[in-house]
Amino acid sequence: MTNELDTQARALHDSVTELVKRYQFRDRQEICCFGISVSQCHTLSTLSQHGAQPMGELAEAMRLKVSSMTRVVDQLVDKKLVRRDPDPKDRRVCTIALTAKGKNLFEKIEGELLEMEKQVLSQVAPKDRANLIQALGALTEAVDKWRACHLEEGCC
Amino acid sequence: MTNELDTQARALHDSVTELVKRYQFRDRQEICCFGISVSQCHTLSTLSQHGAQPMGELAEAMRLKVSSMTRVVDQLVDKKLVRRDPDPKDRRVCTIALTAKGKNLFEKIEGELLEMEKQVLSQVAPKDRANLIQALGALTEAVDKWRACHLEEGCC
DNA sequence: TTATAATATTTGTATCATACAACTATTAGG
DNA sequence: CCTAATAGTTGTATGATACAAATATTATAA
Repeated sequence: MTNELDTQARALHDSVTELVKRYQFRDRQEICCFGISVSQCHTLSTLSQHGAQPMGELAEAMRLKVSSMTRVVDQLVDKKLVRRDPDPKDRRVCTIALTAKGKNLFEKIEGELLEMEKQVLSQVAPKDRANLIQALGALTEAVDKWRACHLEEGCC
Repeated sequence: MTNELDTQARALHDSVTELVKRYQFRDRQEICCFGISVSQCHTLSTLSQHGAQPMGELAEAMRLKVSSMTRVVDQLVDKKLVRRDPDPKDRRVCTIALTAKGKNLFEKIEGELLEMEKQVLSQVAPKDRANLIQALGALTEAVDKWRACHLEEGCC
């Protein structure tokens, strides 16, 4: 016997899976046109939102291991889109900051992505739009709450 | 002057970005516990949903190039989770099908993921759940409609 | 105060993800 | 029958991500 929660969980699972697949695909296709990779672009985005940050915090915001984060930052430094600023208080730390070039590029890409979101949103009935956005926020929040409950568990 | 659509597009962009990040992270963490990769698992999922398919169709459903799809199928064949069946009508074609082992494993993983979705959904107020699921479906549909309009354009 | 533990980051190494271009095998069309 | 189209695989390259080990620095404690 499957109850309503089971049915809804299945529907949620299917919907999210399809949605994630589409957005990953879009990002691969569109972001690459600007000469950087998806992960590189997400990093620029995180820095743009949260400001300059030490490696560890940046990794956490990106949900990556620090070692993985280092590699992405290396690529961005090569392209002069971010820089490592030494921390005068603690010489182990390096603060990662957007360069002007990085800021510019990111704004251009984000403009493009926002334009697409506008077009996607145009495909939704106007009366449903606010509701849609609200729902996405609620789901993200729910995921975070769930994660908080399961922090120390791990499945492996 | 930013109008309402601009504002909503921005909100949508931010919400989806965060949501996708969380689900990608979850998949990396959880699916790997079963000894297969995310892409491998998505392939099992697609085969489970749509049944056995030739390489080309499978690639399309997965939104991958055929060459990439071949690689993933190779990995799954090595693990005896899928098999390549020759097509008697056209010897160029190979139909990709789940093995019993693949079906079993996928059901186990899916059960685990569904359990998580249940727990996530429990974090949402019951009255909002149906609405949430409906909204996700609408967004996916909107993305598909948008993609259909832009098929031949390309940005590169 | 100095030996030890903790912290922040980088590097070595490995696997997976994905794509493009070139290639093989087979079928279809003129 | 020869040429063109199609389905799939392989060679090669780049990117994404992780774990474990190494490095450099700071904090702690006997």
